[in-house]
Amino acid sequence: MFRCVLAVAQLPFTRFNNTTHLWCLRALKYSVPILQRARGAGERWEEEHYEDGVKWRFLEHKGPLFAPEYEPLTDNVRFHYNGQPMKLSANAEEVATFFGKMLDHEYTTNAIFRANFFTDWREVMTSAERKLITNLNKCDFQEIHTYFTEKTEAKRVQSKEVKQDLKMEQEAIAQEYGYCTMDGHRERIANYKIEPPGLFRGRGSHPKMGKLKNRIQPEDVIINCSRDSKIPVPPTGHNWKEVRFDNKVTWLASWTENVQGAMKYIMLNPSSKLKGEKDWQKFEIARRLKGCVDDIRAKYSADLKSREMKSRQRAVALYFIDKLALRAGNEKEEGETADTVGCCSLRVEHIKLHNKLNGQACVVEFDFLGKDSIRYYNKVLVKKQVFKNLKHFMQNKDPSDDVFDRLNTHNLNKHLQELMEGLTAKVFRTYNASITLQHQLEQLTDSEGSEAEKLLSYNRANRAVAVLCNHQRTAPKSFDQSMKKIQAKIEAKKEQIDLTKSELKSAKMYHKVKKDKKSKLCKKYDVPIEKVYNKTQREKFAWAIDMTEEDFVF
DNA sequence: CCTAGAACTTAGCATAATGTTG
DNA sequence: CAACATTATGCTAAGTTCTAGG
Repeated sequence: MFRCVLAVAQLPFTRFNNTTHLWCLRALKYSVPILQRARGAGERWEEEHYEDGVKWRFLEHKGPLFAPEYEPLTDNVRFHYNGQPMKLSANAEEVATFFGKMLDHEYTTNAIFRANFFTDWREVMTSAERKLITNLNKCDFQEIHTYFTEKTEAKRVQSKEVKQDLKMEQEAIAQEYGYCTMDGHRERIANYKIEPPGLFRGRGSHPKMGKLKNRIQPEDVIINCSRDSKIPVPPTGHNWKEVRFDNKVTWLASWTENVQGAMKYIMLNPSSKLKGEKDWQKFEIARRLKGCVDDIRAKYSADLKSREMKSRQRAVALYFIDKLALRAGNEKEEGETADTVGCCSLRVEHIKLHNKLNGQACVVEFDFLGKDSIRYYNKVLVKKQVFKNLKHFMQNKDPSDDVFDRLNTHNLNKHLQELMEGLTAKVFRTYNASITLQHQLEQLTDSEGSEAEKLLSYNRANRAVAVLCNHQRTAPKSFDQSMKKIQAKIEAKKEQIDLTKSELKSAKMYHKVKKDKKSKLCKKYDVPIEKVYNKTQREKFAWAIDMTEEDFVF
């Protein structure tokens, strides 16, 4: 801990401010008890935990913060239908503003988005409005759009003092609603604000995009807290849907969202003891996998030749999950969500088999949309037996048929549980990401190198993990332009190669890769922690930072 | 068993905050 | 200091896994 504080203080170009102090205090508060427990003679920290699924003994909070009420537009901001200005009823107007605000977003040109929006919008209209407004193409939201754009701009240019005051107000609200008391600790709540109404922004080609997300009322919300705590008071004139006292769950409040019918929860911040310990446990499971992964690999390699179809399918799936860090791939209800897949749900159309490709034998070409409709494209050299099996699984099937027709995530995970306690498909992602990072760091880092060089190594290692996990984000529209600028910079700075190297890398990193954050190895390589993690990440990994000795290996 | 729904983690996009430059 | 670039944080969608109940 103290070594860590010193590292922060020594740094050039870093402000050692209140935030940093707060972070250190929090780290002390949470990580030291964990540390002591973890190091107790033969004592496992889980044993300190409450019995049998109990998550807490005492929980008190204020209840969630509701979205501000809708403020009707003034008469000078007009909606036009078919060229004619028209005053909408309050409900219809509110929903119109949701669309109007988004006018410069691509969503509003999407046919599905438009159709869903229009259907839901018409439902909140008065019958007179519904009768008149029958074609979205005749709707003109431009004044609404301009109004909100100007409002944002006005906010942007207001004086420092006004901004400061507003910030203070927000902070006061956060102090009141943003924290709870759990077992004697004041803990930050991750999402104390109830999601405001709006238009559903599904990713990829989501069949429900544009649908109206309803305004949540206290009557929709279930509160969870201690029986002996100060029970949250609903807003005046309202009641909670229910108040329950369930200490076997971690959430403080929940409601059912209307677009997908899914539950939404209010839970604690990652910096909390509850979440932090769970996260810790996740890495412990991954480390246990490290100890037996060779056996597990041997087992599924043997299963590749099993007479039983189910075992062979499972073996191939595990091979992919392990080698390529694919997600498990639950089955999804058709038409309810974007069509995305993971390992178990791969279809014949997602895989191409190449007996020979560029001089290599047994190449599998993957092309599918994974989580968040992010494309996974990869050509992989596989074991002969894997290739043979795949060929067999895919024989006489239609493109839309499942490759692994005898397999699902449930029976896969059940099998994994038998191989190692706590093992599930996602543990392989954690394990492979961690081990990749460590190996890359070992390979890339020269302990004699400068700080900049070490940072570069770290970023490269991180990049390798991002590639493994297929973490990416869509390139901003200005990508080409900024890339050109970067190129120009490189030319200009060719003289000072050392400096430029790291700059280029970080510039490229920004565009290509979203950082993965699971390293605990900064201390080991003597890299200042805040060059690598931002405040949020440091808070979340306070425990990990603290635990990391110089000789720490994953 | 099996399955639907509940609970909890992971992840990309939006936006706010901060830094840089002309 | 405005305009642009980059980073940090907020938000919530989209996954995985667990669990309860038939």
